[in-house]
Amino acid sequence: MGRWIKPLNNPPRLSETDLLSAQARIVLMSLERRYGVKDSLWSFNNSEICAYNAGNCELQESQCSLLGSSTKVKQEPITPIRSSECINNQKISTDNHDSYSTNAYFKENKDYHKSQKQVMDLPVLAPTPLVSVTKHPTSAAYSSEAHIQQFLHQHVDQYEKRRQLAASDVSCMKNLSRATNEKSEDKLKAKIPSSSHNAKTTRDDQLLIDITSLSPQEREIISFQLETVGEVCLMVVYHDNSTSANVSFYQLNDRFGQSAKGVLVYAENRMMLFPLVVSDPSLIKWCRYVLNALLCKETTRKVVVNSKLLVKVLLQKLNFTRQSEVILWHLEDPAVAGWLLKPDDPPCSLKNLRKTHTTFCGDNYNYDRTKSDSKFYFLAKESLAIMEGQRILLKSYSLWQLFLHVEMPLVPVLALMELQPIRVDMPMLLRYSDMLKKNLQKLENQAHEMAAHPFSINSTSQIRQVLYEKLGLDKHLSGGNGMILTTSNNLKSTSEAVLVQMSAYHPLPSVILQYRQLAKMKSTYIEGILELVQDGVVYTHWDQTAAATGRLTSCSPNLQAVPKTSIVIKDFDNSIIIGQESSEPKTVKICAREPYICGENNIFLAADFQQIELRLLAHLTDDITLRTIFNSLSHFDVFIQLAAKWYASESEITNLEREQTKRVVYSIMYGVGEERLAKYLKATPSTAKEIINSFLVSFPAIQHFTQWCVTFARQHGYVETLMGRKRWLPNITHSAAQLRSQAERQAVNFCLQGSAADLCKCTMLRVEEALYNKSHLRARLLLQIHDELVWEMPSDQLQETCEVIKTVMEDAKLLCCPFLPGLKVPLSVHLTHGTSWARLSPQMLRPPDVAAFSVSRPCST
DNA sequence: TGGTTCAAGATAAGG
DNA sequence: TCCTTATCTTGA
Repeated sequence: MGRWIKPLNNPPRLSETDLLSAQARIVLMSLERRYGVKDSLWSFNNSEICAYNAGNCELQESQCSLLGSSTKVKQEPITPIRSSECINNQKISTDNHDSYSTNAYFKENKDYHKSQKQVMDLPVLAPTPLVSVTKHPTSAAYSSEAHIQQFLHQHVDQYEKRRQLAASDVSCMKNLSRATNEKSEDKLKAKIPSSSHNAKTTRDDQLLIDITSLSPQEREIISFQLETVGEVCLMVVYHDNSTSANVSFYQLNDRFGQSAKGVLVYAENRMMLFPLVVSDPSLIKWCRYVLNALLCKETTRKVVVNSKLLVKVLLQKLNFTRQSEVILWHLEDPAVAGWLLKPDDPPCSLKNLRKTHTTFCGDNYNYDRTKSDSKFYFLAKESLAIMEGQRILLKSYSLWQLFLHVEMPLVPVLALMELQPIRVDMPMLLRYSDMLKKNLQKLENQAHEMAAHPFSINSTSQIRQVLYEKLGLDKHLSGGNGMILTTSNNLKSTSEAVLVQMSAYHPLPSVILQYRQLAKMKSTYIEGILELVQDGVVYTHWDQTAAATGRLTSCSPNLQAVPKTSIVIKDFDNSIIIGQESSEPKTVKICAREPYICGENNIFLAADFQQIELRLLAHLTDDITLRTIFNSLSHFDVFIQLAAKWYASESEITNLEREQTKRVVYSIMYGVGEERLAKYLKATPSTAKEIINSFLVSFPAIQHFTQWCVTFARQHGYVETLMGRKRWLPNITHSAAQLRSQAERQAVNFCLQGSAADLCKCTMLRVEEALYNKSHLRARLLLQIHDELVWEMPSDQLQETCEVIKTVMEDAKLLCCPFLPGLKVPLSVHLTHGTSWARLSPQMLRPPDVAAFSVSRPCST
């Protein structure tokens, strides 16, 4: 597999027939993909094409005609390969645990035994095979052949699409080949080193082939060669000869802005530099075609460190007209793999990965660091070696499917999201900033008056002095609940909870609270955004590998944390707003989401999963009461239903009872203490305890579930989600009760939050696929806020897009594929739309059946 | 003395 | 001694 084809070592004279063979090859390769046949070898001999090991693939008349009339096809079936044996050319392991290969790997890795810290260098291998615990619903051992077949079937459309794409580009290649220059062959011979050369000769100056220096025909040979290669490594090369592969993973966002020189493709001891900035449009077109073909090709492993960056650079520099094509790119990123293997302490650079995930070492590092091409060479070699080691680990921990079918396909989706401009209303931001500034000044002056002297209101230590030493407000607190202390220094806390309590005795705490609220709003959500706005738009960044639970995070700016609710400023002095005539004080509202607006003729659409973690709890615990609530067709508020069950009352549930139920449910789900719950509910700890107990009696499966999570974690050292994501919790058996119980809560939390994260990531993939398949729809995914997705689209496509999105998002079977057959409870999605992020109103779908909508439906949540 | 870096505390989000 | 994040400010 992956050998360079024969003509390379001794390049023959290229004839028209050879080039036709190249076109034929594209068609045959696509057939290979179509039928899921792997390891096919094709040989070219003048006008004859031989296909070995082509299995049961049959050439249709129409496909033969594409090969050219002078081409004969000889088919020699050897062993048919069942398509179920491979997805993306990876055999799916039905064993959950390959102990031999893992242990063999660990024996070679000296770092393995220093793993007793809170954050281990390498996960501890489960003492027993996972199979023994697959009875529990969180197990991701679902991979029956029938199911994989179904998965393949659903993706046949995509293969078909790609086939057509390849065929349409044959004509483009044909035109290029006309420009053949016979003299170029000798030049090529000199430029392209032979694959039989050993490592020593590959370090010479010819190691790197610059695509711009090649003739069109020579380029054809390159593209020809890339078709057969089994494994490549790609990286972005910048003008200063640094690469995207060896920067610290934290610097990635900075790197993107720098000028990229080209994309380096390493394959079988050779490297090619594809230019990104050239004046020749046909060369750019050619690069786009060849790289796209390579990245779509499922039989080639594409190892890319920091893959999102590469996808972004390619998208921008090569002008992909059909941008969403990139959702078909399937890469392998050692940085993402490293995070899946060590979610609590992910590797922060390639150097870091090198230590734990590879045996590639020794004299390989003795290269000439002053020569950039030998640096590229070893970076690529190293990336491939690291990925190889990680592949073994991922498979032995049953993380491979998650990596292959969720995390890596998500990379292009995130790259697209990062390139989407989000429009902001600059004048509104400036107006808000001004309003907040004036009001903050007013509050600060008030605080100074109350303290009888000026102090820095932002400083916690100075607030501590004023409140406790000067005003002595802590004496009111020492009675019942005792003083809350800060976590590390045991200082008296000035947190919100404490200030709220003290506000009953003195006006200063509430002024401080109000100041903090406005200050946070101003610095983070107004001025913080203003700094990042360019040309009226803002771009956010998505980090796939930041959260141990598998959630996505957003930064610079963090749009996941923009407050939903607006803050109210009472007695606001209107005269300070520029252009306002009235000087009457009044109440104003500031909503941080208000300045995010959509483009002209566009509209935002938000799709929100309803109570996703609660539904997952129902699925995972298999609790009959919870399942009945979610499965019933009634659209009544779920918390009211829960409260009704809990209080065992037929009468109407009050709002207070509903709120209590909601709090109790989430608190108990995540293992809250009695005292904390008592504070939430403003009740005594003993009452809180009663509430917890009575809830657990009503829903015994929940307690069973939390206990199960803890037991599982103790037995195996880790817990896992719906789709097999794992988190190692070494403290679960710690002798210190505090650390142990923290790990226990983390175990429960991870099972639910992590499963929800899995499901939301799959949702993004399936929705983007569905939208891609309806090519006339122009919805662009802008945001993911854990359980909510936000798109921007032309207003006239709202209805149709809503239907597509809702259908996909409520199809649990599709979302869970190929990990599990579906969920035991239905998923419910709430759609809203509007022209500002702050004001989104419910979207009513066209009623499929009028009768179904004639029943009045109370609103949920 | 002025600038940088880092940890801690507080507060926003999501469930 | 609910969990998971990002960001900002202070103060050493």
